[in-house]
Amino acid sequence: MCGMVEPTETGLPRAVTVAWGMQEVSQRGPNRGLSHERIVAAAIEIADAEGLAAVTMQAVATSLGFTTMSLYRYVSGKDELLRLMQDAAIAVPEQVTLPGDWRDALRSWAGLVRAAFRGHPWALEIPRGQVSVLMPSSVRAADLGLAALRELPLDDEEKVGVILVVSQHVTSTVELELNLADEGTVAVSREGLDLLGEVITPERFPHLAPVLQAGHFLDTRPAGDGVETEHGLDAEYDYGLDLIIAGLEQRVRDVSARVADDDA
Amino acid sequence: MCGMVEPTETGLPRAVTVAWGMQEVSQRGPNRGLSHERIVAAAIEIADAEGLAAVTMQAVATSLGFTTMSLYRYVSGKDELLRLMQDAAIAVPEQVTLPGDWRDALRSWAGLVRAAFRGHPWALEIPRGQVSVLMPSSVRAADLGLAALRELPLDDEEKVGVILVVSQHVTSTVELELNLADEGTVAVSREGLDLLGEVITPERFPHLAPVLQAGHFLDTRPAGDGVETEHGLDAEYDYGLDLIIAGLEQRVRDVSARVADDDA
DNA sequence: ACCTGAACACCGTTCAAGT
DNA sequence: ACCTGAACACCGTTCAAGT
Repeated sequence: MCGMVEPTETGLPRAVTVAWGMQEVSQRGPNRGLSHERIVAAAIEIADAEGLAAVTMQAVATSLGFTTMSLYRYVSGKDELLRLMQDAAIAVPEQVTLPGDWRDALRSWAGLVRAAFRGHPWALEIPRGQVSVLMPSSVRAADLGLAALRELPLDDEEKVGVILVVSQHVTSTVELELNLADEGTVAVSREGLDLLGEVITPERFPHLAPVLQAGHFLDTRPAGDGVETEHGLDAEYDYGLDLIIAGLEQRVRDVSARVADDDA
Repeated sequence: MCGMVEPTETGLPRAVTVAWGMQEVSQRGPNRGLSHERIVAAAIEIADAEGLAAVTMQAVATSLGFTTMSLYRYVSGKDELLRLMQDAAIAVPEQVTLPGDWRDALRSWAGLVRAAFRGHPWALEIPRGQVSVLMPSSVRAADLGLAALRELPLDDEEKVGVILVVSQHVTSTVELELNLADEGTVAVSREGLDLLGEVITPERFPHLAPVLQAGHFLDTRPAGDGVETEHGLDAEYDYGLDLIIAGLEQRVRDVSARVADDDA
C-alpha cells in the first residue's frame, strides 16, 4: 500500500527479480520444502476463496502447515507476496493467436486481459505501478497487445499509449463490476428511490433527475427475480471499447491522410 | 473493503442518508461538540497529510481531542467514515459554466473530475460502487456530465455510458499516476534495465523487447535531474480522452446519418 | 445523551533462540 | 540454513460503566 520500493543490489525491486527467477536460491542445509512458489500458490488459493482481506501471513502459513515467521525467509514481507500473487494471477494464456484484423485483435486482447482479472478479481486491489509493469505477466500482456496492433501505421510509443488506455478501460470496468457485486445486487429499493427523489430534484439536478426517474441510472430490479441479476457491465465494457476503437480508426485515417499529403 | 452494505430502515445505505442530511440528529442531552462533519473533516486532514493508511479511528479521535470510542456515536464504523470522506473530498465546484461545444465541455468536465481526485488522491483507494454513485458529489458530477453532453443527439442511457467511460478513464489515469509516484520516481536504473534485457529478449517478446530497448516504455531518467520529473501522465490522459471523443464524433455521425436515412 | 476505560480478537514484523 | 516462540506495537469494534 505504502512507500517507496527498496531495490535489490541489482537495481531492480526484489519482487521483479524473484518473479523472473533471477534470485539466487540458497540451497545448502535442511530444506523442509517451503518456497515462494508454494507460498504464492497457497496465498492465491485463499484469496480466490475468501478474498484478499483473508490473506494474512498467518493464514498463508498455517494453510501450509508452517508458522507465520517461516514465510519471511522466502518473501521479504507482505508487500512482496502481494506483488507476486498479482503477477501469478493475471497471467494471460500462452500460445494464443490473435485475429488478423487489428480491430478484432485488439478486442480479443482486451477480452484476454478482462478474463484474467475476472478470474482473480482481488488482483485489482493490489496497486499496479512501475513494478507491476516489469513483472512477467504484464510484460507478456504488453507484448501481446503490441502484436495486436502490429499492422497499424503508428509508432511504438503511440501503440504503448493505446494498450495502456485499453487496459485501463478493461480493469476499471472489472473493478466497478466487482464493487457492485460486493455491495449486493440491490443496494436501493423502490422506496429508497422515492426518498432520493426528494433530494435529487429537477431543480437542483436538471439533467440527472429525469434519468434517475426513468430508472435506467440505477438497477432497481428486486433480488431473486428468477435469473440471478449478474450486474455484468458487458454493455458498458463493449460501448467504451467501441468508442476507443472508433477513435483509433479516425486516428489511423488522419495519419494515412497526412502521409498521402506528404507524398504529393 | 468487504461485504454487503446494510441498509437503514429507509432502504438506503446509512452513508447515503447521512451525506444527504436525511438522518435525524438526536439533540437532547449534553453535546460536547462532536459531529460527523467535524469527524469527516479531521479524517480528511489526516488523509491529505499522511495518506489513507494513517486514518485510523484512534488518530481521528485524538486529533479532535476525544477518545476513539466517541466516534462510534456519529459514525457506524470505519467503512461509513471512509464513504463520507470520499464524498466530501471529490466534490466538483459549484457554479461552473461549461463551454458550449460538447467536445470542449466534455474535456473540461473531465478536467474537473481529474482535479477533484488529484486534490485528494487517497479517495481512489476507497471502493466506488453503487453507494458512491448515490452520494451527493457523485450525483452532482453526473448531472454536470450530462449537461456537457446536452446537445448530443443520443439518448440519456447512452450519455450515462459516455460519462461512465470518461470518468473511468480519468480516475484510472490519476490512480496510475499516484501508484507511480508512490513507488518513487526511479524504480529502475540503467543497470537494472540491462538485467531485464536478459530475460525480456526479442525471441520471447518480439514486439515489446525493441520498445524496451528504445527506452520509451520505462522512465529511466535519473532522480534529481534539475526538474522534478513529475511522472505526470498528461500525455496519456489527453491521448485517451482524444480517442474517446473522436470515437464519439464518429458515433454522432452514424446516428445522424441514420436519422437522415429514415427521413428520406 | 454523550463520552470513557478496559478488554477482545486480531494484524505485520523483529529478534533471539533452537535444531 | 531453516524454522520456532515470545514479544512489540499496532488495528477496529464490543460492552458495561460513568456523568
